[in-house]
Amino acid sequence: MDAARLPGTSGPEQIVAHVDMDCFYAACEQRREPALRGEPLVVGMGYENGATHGAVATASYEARAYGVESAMAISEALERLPRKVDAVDDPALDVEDAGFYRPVEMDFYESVAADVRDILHAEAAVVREVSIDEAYLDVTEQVSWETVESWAQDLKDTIESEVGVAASVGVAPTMSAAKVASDRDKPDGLIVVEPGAVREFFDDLPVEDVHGVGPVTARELASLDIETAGDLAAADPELLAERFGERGREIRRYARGEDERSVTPKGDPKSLSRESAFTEATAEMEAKCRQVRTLADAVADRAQRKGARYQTIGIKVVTPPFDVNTRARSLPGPVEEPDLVRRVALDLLGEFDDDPVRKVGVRVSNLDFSAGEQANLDGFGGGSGTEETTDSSVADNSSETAKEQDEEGQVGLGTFGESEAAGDTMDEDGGPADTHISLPPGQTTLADF
DNA sequence: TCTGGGGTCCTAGGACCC
DNA sequence: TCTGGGGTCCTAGGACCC
Repeated sequence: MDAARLPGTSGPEQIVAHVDMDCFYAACEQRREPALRGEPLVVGMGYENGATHGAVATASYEARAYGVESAMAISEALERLPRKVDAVDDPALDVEDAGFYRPVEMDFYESVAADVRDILHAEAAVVREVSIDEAYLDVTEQVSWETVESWAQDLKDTIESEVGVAASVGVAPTMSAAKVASDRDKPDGLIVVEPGAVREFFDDLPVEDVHGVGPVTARELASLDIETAGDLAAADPELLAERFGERGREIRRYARGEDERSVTPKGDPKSLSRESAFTEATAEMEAKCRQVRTLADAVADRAQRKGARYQTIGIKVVTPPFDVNTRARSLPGPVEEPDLVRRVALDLLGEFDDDPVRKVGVRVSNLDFSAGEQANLDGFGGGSGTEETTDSSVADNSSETAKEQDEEGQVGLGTFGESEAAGDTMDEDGGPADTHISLPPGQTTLADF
């Protein structure tokens, strides 16, 4: 602890490092296929070899030189950068100006990321993972501003030599400044912004570089003649609050280098979801249902492996041109029931019966991890077997009961929504008796809710 | 422009409770 | 009793991030 802090300084002073892997998916591909190093390389999501659908997840710097950008449609990327294999056969194309395309292979990237993570945790006391290729480290206790640069260089070297991928690192007294710093010198960058230099560091940056400013906000800021972070820092906070709500004040604070957040490890997720797009929009209910069933099962499976019970089940339906619709339904209490995820998701999908749909998703939220410990082991042979036996028998009963009721007369699904409106009457009614079946083993009565 | 998939947080309105 | 206010939960949508 350093006692020599100026009074009034915002927040506890930290030394934050932001580690950002360079073109991570592409770097992973290049690691296992060294011939791809130094080549224009595009990794596509929803892309299959030889196909034209999907979007760019990551492009190597060599591919970016051709104008290929993240999130761009593969079809457009192909216009700017043809496939090498196609160029060989096509006299109209120049093999020199062509590149390589690979589909995303998430499991592999996860395994590489896990190796990087191990290094980060070995090198820093506090680590917050933001995504597969990005993390904040709090190194306040282990380095000083004098030594942090060589520490960061060592970290980069270790990742490079042990995992074989490159990282850029930004160091600053706040998370938002560290984040911007890691981005300024990519690839293979290292920038240290010392406490006194944060405001100056932000000054000339375009406003989009400020964390929390996306395209929509940037456009609206531009209409107010706010184009750089410096402009934003100097803007009237009341005006910003009026236009953007609390977020307005927040982005202004970030632009001023003021950021009270401290680096904390990531907690449990708030929601789990899976979605997937159709190759082209379809109105066929059969296709939509099949997709939703698959996604529902995948989500339920993931929730189970993470030991998460869920109280809310929802869907997302994207209709042309790009309208995002969400529907959700909450249950009286958290459950772990794959069958219910399916049925609720399908029921919600019913509203979009005749609509053409380009993409569907299933989500569970309102998660509860309190009963998760045994579930993580995922086995029935463990010492605490009684709990698990109860667990599975309840689940079995419930799906049977649910099926019966479905056949008898559709008591099931709609009643959840109504049961909320009905409030306490639900208990006396006995109507939505099937809600009882979906209660977790720990919960014996609806009165708890 | 016709874009993938995984998330987070905020806001606004409605229903309901006290 | 029709009048005020506060609080919570739920749903839907929007913006943003990687």
